[in-house]
Amino acid sequence: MNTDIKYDSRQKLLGAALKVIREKGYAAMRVDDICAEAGLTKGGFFHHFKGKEDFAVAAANYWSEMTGGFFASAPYHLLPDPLDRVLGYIDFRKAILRGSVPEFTCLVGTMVQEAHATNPAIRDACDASISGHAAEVAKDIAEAKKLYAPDARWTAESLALHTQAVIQGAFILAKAKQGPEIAADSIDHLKRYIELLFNRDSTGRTRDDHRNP
Amino acid sequence: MNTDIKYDSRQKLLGAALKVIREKGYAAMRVDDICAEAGLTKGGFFHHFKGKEDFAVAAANYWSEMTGGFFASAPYHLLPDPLDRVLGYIDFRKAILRGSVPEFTCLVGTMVQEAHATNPAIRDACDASISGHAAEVAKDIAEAKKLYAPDARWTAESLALHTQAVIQGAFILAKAKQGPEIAADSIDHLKRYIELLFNRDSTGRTRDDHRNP
DNA sequence: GACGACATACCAACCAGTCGGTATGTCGTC
DNA sequence: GACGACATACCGACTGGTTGGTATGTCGTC
Repeated sequence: MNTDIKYDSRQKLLGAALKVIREKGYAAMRVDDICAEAGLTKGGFFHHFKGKEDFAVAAANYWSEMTGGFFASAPYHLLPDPLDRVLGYIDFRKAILRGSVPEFTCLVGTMVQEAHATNPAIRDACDASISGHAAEVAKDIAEAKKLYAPDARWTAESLALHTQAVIQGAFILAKAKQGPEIAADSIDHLKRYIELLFNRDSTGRTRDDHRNP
Repeated sequence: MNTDIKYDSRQKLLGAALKVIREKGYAAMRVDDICAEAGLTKGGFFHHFKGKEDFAVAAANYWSEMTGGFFASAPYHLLPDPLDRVLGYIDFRKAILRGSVPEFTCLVGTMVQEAHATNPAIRDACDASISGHAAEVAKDIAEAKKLYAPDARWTAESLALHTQAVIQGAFILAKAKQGPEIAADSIDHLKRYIELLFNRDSTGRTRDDHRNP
């Protein structure tokens, strides 16, 4: 694999996207902003990308790769019990609510809000990113469901997507209120929900009381 | 009170905002789009609003008024039990997921995503709208909490804001997937969470099993 | 020279906002 | 009621700065 990159301009441009799009969204993002952030000029930008939209699609894919790697190396994966892994994922989500609001919020969740009706390529790239991540979370949920709530009426996929809805919504509230506290509260509610769903109390013990949420 | 409006241009412009902003967001919304939708020209627009930003702030306030009235007249308010009213609100939320995606999603949730870092006036207007609505929901939650979960560790305000996070996040997923089904699923999860929180099973009976989620 | 990776200069379309103008409404005076 | 002065509502042409994109130039490598 050719990873010996002599020129890293493309990476710089995509890295710039992570910052600029989360600050301003897609429409307000200017190619000049990206170039300034990357320390390049438009010539370099248009050498690598056909246009602004093409760049945004590539940025969504880049975001997906970066965050995919980040989550794949998170320590909760080492837990043997699948439910512990799910709850570990939620705790991890809460733990990474750090820095300024643009730093902890989601590039694809931001972009899909504005581009959903007017730019199908961007929307689809964002959907792929969100759905791909949810599918990863769904794996542990499915295992936990099999062990602890085999007869529950909800599906692992549905719950996984719900976690993403909560997290994306929490980011909106964090943006409105300019800080992570409100988002952390919502993630606490999500964790409590999952504990209740699996009949696990705060001591970590999973109780059996015959309820089927 | 002088409600005999001879000219309704301002209303038309604000009504146009409800459509255009939900389709394209703030930055991509052009003054010309609004004028076209309202059947007026820029002269008329700039007569009523100082500029694009001023208009967006007014649109957020208008959205807040309109939806405030809409929710105030919803039938779940007639239920005597506060917990029934909370669950009725959730059911109502699910029931109004109709029409095209821009038609059932939120103007202020959309706008705050892009404007949060770059436009404080718009952000604050959006925050006021979201928070004001959550405060209305929190009233019934507080009553229900007092009756059914007085010792719970979460606050009514926190749960109310969580409902908004879920709903906003559900809209993001609906935009990504271009339909209401995914949002309805997430709202089902929210309802289940609230039922679990208040120890209410699906038959409508609130059980007492000494748990304090 | 060919090519890739950029930089710089330039372009044309775009778009928020301006401004002179017309149309309509209001009010006081006769 | 007629009239003039003034205010309000709106129109449409226009402006000028901006922005995505194109054309051309430069440089290093082979």
